Amino acid sequence: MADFDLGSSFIPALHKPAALLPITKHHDSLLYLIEKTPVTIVIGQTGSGKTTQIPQFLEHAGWCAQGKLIGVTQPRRVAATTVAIRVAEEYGCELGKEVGYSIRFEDVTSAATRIKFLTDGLLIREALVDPLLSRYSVIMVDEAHERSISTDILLGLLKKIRRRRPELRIIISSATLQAEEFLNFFSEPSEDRESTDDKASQVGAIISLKGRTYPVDVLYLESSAEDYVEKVVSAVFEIHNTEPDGDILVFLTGREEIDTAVQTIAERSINLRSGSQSLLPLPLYAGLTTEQQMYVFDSPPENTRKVILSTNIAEASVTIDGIVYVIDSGFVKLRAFDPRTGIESLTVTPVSKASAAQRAGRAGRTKPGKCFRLFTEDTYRSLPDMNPPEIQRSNLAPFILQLKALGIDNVVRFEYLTPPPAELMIKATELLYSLGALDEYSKLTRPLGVRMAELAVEPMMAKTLLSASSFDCVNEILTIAAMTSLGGTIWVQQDGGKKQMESARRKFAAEEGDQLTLLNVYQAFVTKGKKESRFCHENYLNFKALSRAVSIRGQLKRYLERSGISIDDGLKAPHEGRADRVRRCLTAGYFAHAAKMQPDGSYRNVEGGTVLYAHPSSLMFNRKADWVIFHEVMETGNKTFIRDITKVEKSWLLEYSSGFYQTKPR
DNA sequence: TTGTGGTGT
Repeated sequence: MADFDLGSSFIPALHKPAALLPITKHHDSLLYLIEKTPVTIVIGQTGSGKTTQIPQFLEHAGWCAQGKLIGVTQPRRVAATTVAIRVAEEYGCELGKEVGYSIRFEDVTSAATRIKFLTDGLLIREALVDPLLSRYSVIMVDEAHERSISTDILLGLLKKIRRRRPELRIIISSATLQAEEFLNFFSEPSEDRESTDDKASQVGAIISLKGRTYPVDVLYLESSAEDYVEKVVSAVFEIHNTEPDGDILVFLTGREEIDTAVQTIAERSINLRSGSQSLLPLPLYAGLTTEQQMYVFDSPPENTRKVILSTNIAEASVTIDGIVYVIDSGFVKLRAFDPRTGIESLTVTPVSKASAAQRAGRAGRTKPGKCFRLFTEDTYRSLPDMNPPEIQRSNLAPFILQLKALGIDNVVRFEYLTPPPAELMIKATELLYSLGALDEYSKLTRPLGVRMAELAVEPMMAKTLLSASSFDCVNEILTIAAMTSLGGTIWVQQDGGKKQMESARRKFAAEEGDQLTLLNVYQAFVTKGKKESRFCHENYLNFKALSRAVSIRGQLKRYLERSGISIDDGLKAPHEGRADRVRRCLTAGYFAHAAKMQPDGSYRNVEGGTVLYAHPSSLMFNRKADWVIFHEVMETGNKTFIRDITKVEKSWLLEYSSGFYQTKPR
């Protein structure tokens, strides 16, 4: 051992020195490529250090001269914050100084910031104010291979911006499979570009960085399994009885499957030989509260093997250490959107090869691992390379509105990495037209369309909000908008207390429907509940979700005030007739989501072709109504459910839909 | 009789 001079001050290293990361030996070639070529595609495996090191390399190399920023986008908020924290530590600054992050509701940056981590959705928003993103000298789009809608839209914008700002440097982090596709996208000369002589080789380059992971053995079934949940359970016990120490991560498709599997494993593990290691099955899905999710990170009691049964959340969003075995059911639930009916669906689908590889990789993070695929090798070969990107299977109305607000009038000719099907574009445009956000030339209207684009809620809710002052219910609609935008996360079930949750929910019920019930919940939370978590616990409410509603409401309110809409704070508007005004106002935004109850208790949409059912989580489940409007429609299994339902009058539908219904052919 | 995962000046 070397003799250190203990007289000088040594600071213990908080992190593994960057010199040990595989990326260090690429330092020079990376900087050279980025200097020479406008677009660099980085294939960086897990543990390569690309996200933390590349921005620091660039900063040291002088890319932040003249106050310019290095922007690094992430598809998820947590990633933006956690990476920023790490890089600030490595850089040796306080978070928010030279290294910071910005996500909705949290801007931890300052005039000193040089490296900024942010969500890709937020960077698109920044383009509304600064269309050429001129504050940035470099933009790195991380996890681009995940192909979220925001990432895809951002890539299209960057291609456009690059034409006006040749000095801008773009770095795309990708998986191997898609690197060429990204490069080709940026290399193609744009149609309206005059010079055709720029060669692909000058536009971009691909560089591959080795990761630091361990090998994973992949094993297949000899013949296909009938019931993969049952097969999961038997595979867990097989591993437990025959394989050495190490935790197990299982991929299933949803809450119901996971709860069943957890219960079955718990029951059967009672029969394990006494004295042998025991099994601890733990669920993991987004519907759990944060506290419930934290159990998967705790180290198990002595002599216990953890089995984590998870949805896709563990594929990319949540990383758990100590996993040595992965069991892959081979399925995932995917969202799709039918442009003909406007109905979203959630369907169990075979995974792609890319997903299967990502899942397997979760076994090799700390030591060599094994991945058990519950399908045959032949089935594997028949899987698609990747699932269709989100932009091809989503309701595009919010994104078309955003593009229009960014000054992209011709959204059909916008350069998409993968163009969405024409029917999706038409459906979205029709909806925006019927809401008055677009005129007959498909131009954004002023001020309505412009204001709708700036509100961070879906178009139908944006229209409702902007109509609220004429119905004298801005306060109420602000709350309803914030609450519905949370999705179905408001209620939580504690320790099997399903009945108690139901009765807690009834306490807030409004007979007019779910939106007014949500209003009651929020008002109770901020007044009686004093915005405290105790109140939530007593009432089976999700504290995190309600706190978020408070933030969203505040943001929406600030926006309305900025655009000159007066908000009375509930003092001026009479309580009398309040529910009526709210229902009328909701009709003005949601007339396209109207349905009529049939004698058998199901609903039909206006055209009459689609059978809809009130979702069991709705107050209107098993209740009588005539006409209703709803926030959301989704098909799961073989039933189509509507959620967040409010009773309305037929005459209102005609009155507030500005011709939407009269002009429809009967 | 029930929601995969994300995101928004």
